[in-house]
Amino acid sequence: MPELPEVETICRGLDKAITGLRIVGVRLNRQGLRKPFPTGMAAKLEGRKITAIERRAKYALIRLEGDFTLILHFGMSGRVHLLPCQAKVGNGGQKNHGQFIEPGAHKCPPDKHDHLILQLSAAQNDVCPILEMRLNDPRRFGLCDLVANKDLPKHDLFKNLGPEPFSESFTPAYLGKVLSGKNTPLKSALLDQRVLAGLGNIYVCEALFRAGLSPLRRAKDCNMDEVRILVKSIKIVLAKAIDAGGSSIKDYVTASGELGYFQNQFAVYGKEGNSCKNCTCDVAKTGGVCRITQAGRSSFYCKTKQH
DNA sequence: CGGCAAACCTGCGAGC
DNA sequence: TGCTCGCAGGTTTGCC
Repeated sequence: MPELPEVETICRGLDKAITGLRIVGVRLNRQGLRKPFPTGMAAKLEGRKITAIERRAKYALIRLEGDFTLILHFGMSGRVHLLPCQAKVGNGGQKNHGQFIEPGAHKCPPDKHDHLILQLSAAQNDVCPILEMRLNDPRRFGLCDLVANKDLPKHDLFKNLGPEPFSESFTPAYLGKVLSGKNTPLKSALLDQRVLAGLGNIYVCEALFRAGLSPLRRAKDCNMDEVRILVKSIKIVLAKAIDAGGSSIKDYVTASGELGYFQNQFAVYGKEGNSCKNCTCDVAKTGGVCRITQAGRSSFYCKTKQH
């Protein structure tokens, strides 16, 4: 589900809500997602304070004291839900370290796809959680790993990633050079996380529309003027999507997880047969936005505006 | 090596 | 109502 803007939205919200809190209860409801959870993950998480939240590509990085990072990836259907957690634990509210407060102690019982649940406390010495963070992922294409910070750069998930779209290294010169060596369609090239980190199917379609470039164009056939426009288009589309709170996830702080707003601003994505954004084409004549399949994924584009 | 299809899963909406 | 089919925003694998 989430591409870069959605993960950025999640991370910004998480940063406000859970940075500074301490993990006082962990539950793993299954062995793993796309990959098995690392051995002993629950015990390693227990007791650690969350020091920061960052994003790399489509990964959320939950920084923990002791120089560890909890890596979350949301695959196609992953979400985070935060719920208040009223500690009603018998014993006059006393709770031991590592004790997990059972479902029913608070209002909202876990969903069957809540695979990882962290209970978080506020104060330094308080073991009673105030907040519960649930990683929910029906399709289980997501991923969760816990690694020492020193091992992060050479981690399999990160070692081959291309530059961040908003970083200084993502320049027309860089993209032009990479594309010039690729015989693949532009659409496939931009989906390749080694070329550029964070774009997914939606935002590739949207960025190509903004740039006026067809998804079918051979990557190496783009001239530098087109590459410059493409770089700018990618940055603008992503920035606008982040401003809108993403396309699919706005507020996971409620249990429901409301939608972001950007899906209302799609220029071409999902609009097969309809007019594109600010359309001046005669839809009756052109058939409107065209949908094709490339590398097994849907591409949406306007034949009139994109070449 | 590069590029593509298939596989990994579940849920949802459309159509019968 | 209930079934089947096609489709879904990601990543990895294996094949040509």
